[in-house]
Amino acid sequence: MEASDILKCIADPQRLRILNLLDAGPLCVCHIQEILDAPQVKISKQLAIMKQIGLTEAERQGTWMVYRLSEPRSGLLLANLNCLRKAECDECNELQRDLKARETLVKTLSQESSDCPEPVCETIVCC
Amino acid sequence: MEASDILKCIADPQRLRILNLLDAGPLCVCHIQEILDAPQVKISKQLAIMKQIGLTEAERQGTWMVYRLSEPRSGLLLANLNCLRKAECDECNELQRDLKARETLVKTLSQESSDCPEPVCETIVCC
DNA sequence: ACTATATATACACTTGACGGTATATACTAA
DNA sequence: TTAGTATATACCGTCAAGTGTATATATAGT
Repeated sequence: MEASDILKCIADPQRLRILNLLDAGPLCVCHIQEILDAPQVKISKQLAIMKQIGLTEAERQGTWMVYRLSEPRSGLLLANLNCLRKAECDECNELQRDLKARETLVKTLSQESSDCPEPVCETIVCC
Repeated sequence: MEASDILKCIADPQRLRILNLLDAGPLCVCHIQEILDAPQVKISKQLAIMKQIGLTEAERQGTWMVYRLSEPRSGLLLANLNCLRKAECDECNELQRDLKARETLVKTLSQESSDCPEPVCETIVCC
């Protein structure tokens, strides 16, 4: 994991949003897609990029692919997330909104538990 | 200063090296050029990019242009520098080497003080 | 005014990232 | 086997970013 590769990932607003979400817990592609309101192919490509440099990893659950941050988590990534979550700027507010959207989505999923792969739900004690 | 603009600056290894140097004190273009062993035009362009988004600012001293980090310094930048200076990777070691090279260069300049614009030398109490 | 030094900019070129469409793959259920 | 859902990949066009060469600008010294 080269530092500049990680930084390039973080420097893309959409990838940053995804990493911010995954830091809160694993998610499958379709849910990221829903929160970011972006086409599936875009999310899938971004995840592939991040998986390739080792920032994330994926595990299949039936038809779902559940993505999570690889352990140990990159210090650079955490440092940036911490900094951005505290800060006051458009992008930072968006990160906060995304986290809230994730909460809401996951709560909804917990009611129709068939739509929620275990690793995702475990993180919020629902299914 | 958009967060992603700053991150894009940091994500480029050469710009990161420049920012790392400037964090230790102001420098003029030719000295950055010497430490990074890169052509003048490249350094000049990189500095222009960083100046444009407000990360750095420049002040003319005779024929020299002395660059420094704008105040207040970007929290994102500082967070990344702190993280990278502690870490153990090729790029991180290079940042350390650059800082040492800066020390050496500035000490040399202090002996032939004509080659050293004041704002640079002030930071190391030489001229 | 002329020369030298330091720096910036204009231009052309190349490369790489990104977006979209279509299609392939993996899995599930009937 | 067929159909449906979730995800990945291939292909292609476009556009931004980086590189190098040449040139322009700003200043200082003579």
